[in-house]
Parts: sequence; structure tokens; C-alpha cells
Amino acid sequence: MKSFPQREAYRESISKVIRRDLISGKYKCDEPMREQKLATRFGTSRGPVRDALMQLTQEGILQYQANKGVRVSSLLTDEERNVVVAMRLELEKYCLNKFVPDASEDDFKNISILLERLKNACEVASLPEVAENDLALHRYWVAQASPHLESTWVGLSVRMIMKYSRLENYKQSIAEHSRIVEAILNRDIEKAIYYLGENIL
Amino acid sequence: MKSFPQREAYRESISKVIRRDLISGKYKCDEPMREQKLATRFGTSRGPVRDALMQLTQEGILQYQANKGVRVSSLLTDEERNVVVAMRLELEKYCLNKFVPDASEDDFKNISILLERLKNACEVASLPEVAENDLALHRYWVAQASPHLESTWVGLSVRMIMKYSRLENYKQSIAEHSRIVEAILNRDIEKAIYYLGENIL
DNA sequence: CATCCGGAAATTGTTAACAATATATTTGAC
DNA sequence: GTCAAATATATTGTTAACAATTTCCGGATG
Repeated sequence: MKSFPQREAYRESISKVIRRDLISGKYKCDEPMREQKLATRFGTSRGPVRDALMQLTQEGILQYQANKGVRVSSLLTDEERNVVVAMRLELEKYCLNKFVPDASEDDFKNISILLERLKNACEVASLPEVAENDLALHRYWVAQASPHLESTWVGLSVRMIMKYSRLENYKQSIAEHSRIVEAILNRDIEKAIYYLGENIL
Repeated sequence: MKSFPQREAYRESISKVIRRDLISGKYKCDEPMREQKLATRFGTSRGPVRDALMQLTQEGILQYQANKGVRVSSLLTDEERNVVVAMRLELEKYCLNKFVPDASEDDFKNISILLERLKNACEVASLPEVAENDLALHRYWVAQASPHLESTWVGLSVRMIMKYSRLENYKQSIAEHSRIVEAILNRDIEKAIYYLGENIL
């Protein structure tokens, strides 16, 4: 009786790994992603790989051309990034507003765990892990507040991070997120949103 | 020497038809979409259909469950819709700001054509056609100003329309879009954005 | 030397068959 | 008759083979 990822796995787990590689700059811009190569790497056929690539394309970090496959998408311009930041902030503010009042003790516990993981990643100073845990924390309240908008949020936040990542200032990242989480635990929406605004930019 | 849709077609054209069906309410909420049924309908195998369904899932109008396929996603709540409206407006404002000053004569011609098509659809009072042409018009300046953000925009606007469509007021739709286009043709950014704000809500 | 043309190799697109899972139906015990 | 287990059907997940397209490379030609 396997419990959670009932068997979904493939599509999602492959795209997770590739996304991570992209964030950590493993692929150059415009570099083509070969299906067969990835398939052998993940020990599957091309089918699930295609699924994953398509998903990442829809998120905007890969770019698709008919009969030519997908390449690493060019980065957002500064202006585009500002727009994305504004959209993500709009979305996440709504989620915090909705999440904080209704959050259960379990939610608090989970958030604390996620924050702890982020701190650890920062200590180790591993950029991809920091990115992953940073997003995982934010994602928690987004998913709780609005499953409808979760995939929209993923697209925005991943592209934000790809552009230039403030994440490299690990100390600051810890401080910022600690403040946000603390405000949430106190059910202080105002403060939580204020600190969120300082974090997302 | 086939010119444009080099052969891409399948994935994109299938999703276009299904999207249209969804907008026009052909499927009930939560109704499952069967791959084989769609495949025979479109005269292909399940592969391309799966691609299309996945794309629509990423856009948020379909919902995926492992080993159970996709169903029509439940509608946004009023609050969620407001957030989506704000995000789309943010995005489209940026695009107009960028598009209007640089627009060429060809752009003006294309926009005029798209507006004309929208008017015709409104005359005929065919909701799915109005929706399609409405989106096509807006999409034009989004695509011109920021190809990077086009897919993000599609996701937002389609879900906006699915919720409740003001489109049914055909007269008003014509008036609103005529004002926007006129402002664009005069390169009057301020006005264009102002009227855009009256249209997207 | 540049360039254009073909063929070979690599890559993506599509399909049908098979495997795994979920759903519906029947069967049997009580 | 009801419920639960067993079976059958339907549906999704994966794979490998094949088709179509692009890319690469060498050679003929000017």
C-alpha cells in the first residue's frame, strides 16, 4: 500500500531534477536539451522525458521549436523581471492573507521544518539546495491557500530565480525568511506581508 | 516549402480546440477527459492528445491526477479571480507601454484586422468566437512586447474568461476594444492603459 | 575558395502494443 | 438482500519501433 506519490513520480520527478539543473546553471543559455540523452540518464524512455520538458516549457524556462526540440530559454530582461516580481508578490500576498488566519498547528510545524531545512542549506552554502528550499517554503503557503494558483506561482518564481539570484547572500536569506515565518507564527499578517515584500524583489 | 506552422500543428491545434470547447462550456466541471475518445475525434493516437491535455493542465484549466487522467478544473473563487485580474493587468500594462511606442504600420494594420474580426464575432453573438477573438487581440501586443511572458499571459487570461465572462455583453465589448485600439493607433499610451483597465476586470 | 547539392546521421514526431492502475461487475458467503 | 472478495473491463503509463524532419558532412561545380 504505497502511500503518497502513488506512482506519478516520473513526469514530476524528472522535471524537478532538470529544473534544479537549470537553476544551478548546469546548462548554457540556448543549449538544446536532447531527449534521448536525458532518457538514458533517467533510465526511462523518451516519453516521460518529453512530458517533463513540455512542462518546463510551459513554465517558461525552456523554449520549444517544432521539430527542433527545446532549448534553454533566454533570461528575462530587467523590465520583464520587474513585472514578474510584481505579479508574484500580488499572488503571494493574497496567499498569506488567506493562509495566516486559518493555519493549523500542523501548518506551523511544517513551516518551521521547511525554514530549518532552508537554514541548513544556507549553512552548507549550496546554491541549488538553497533555491529549492527557498521555493519549497514559499510554496507551502501558496499551495495551502490556493491550489488553483500553485502552478502559476511556480512559473513566476522559478523564472525570477533564474534571472539573478539574490539567494547567494545566504545570511540575508536566513534573516529574511526567519522574520517572515516568525510573523506567520504570531499570526501577524501585516508584518508577514511586509517582510515578504522585502524578500521578493 | 510549407511556410509557417512547419508541422507543429498537432499539439497546439488540438489544445486550441479543446480550450475553445472548455471556454464555451462544452464540458461540465469535474468531467474527466478521456484520451482515447479525444484521439479518435482528432484522428490521431493518444500521444499528441496527452501533450495537449498536459499543456492545458499547466495553464490551469484542467486538473491532473496520477493514473486517473485529467478533469475539468473547478473554477476560481471570486477572490482568486481578482488576483488573476490584477496580475494580468500588471502584465498587459507593461506590454502596452512597450508596444505602443515601437509599433510599426504593419502592427497597426494587424491590430485593426483583429479588432474587425472581434466586431464581426460580436455581431454574430457567438460566445466562443468572441472569446477567441478577444484573446487574440490582446495576445497580439503581449506577443509583440514580450514573447517571454506570452504563455504566462495565456494561462491568466483563459482562466479569467472561464470564470464569468463579461464577454456576453457584446456591445460593450466592441466599445471597450475600439477605444483601446484607437488610443494605440494614436500612440496615446495613457489612454490605452486607462481603457485597458476598464476592459480587464 | 565559396557554394550549392545530395546523402548520411541525428533528432524529433507519431503510433501501436504492452504494463500498471483504477473502475465496474459479478460472484459467493452469510 | 448485503457486503466483500474476485473477476472483468476500461483507462492511464510506458515502451520500442517507425516516420518525418532537421542537421551535418563531403564532394561536385563554378
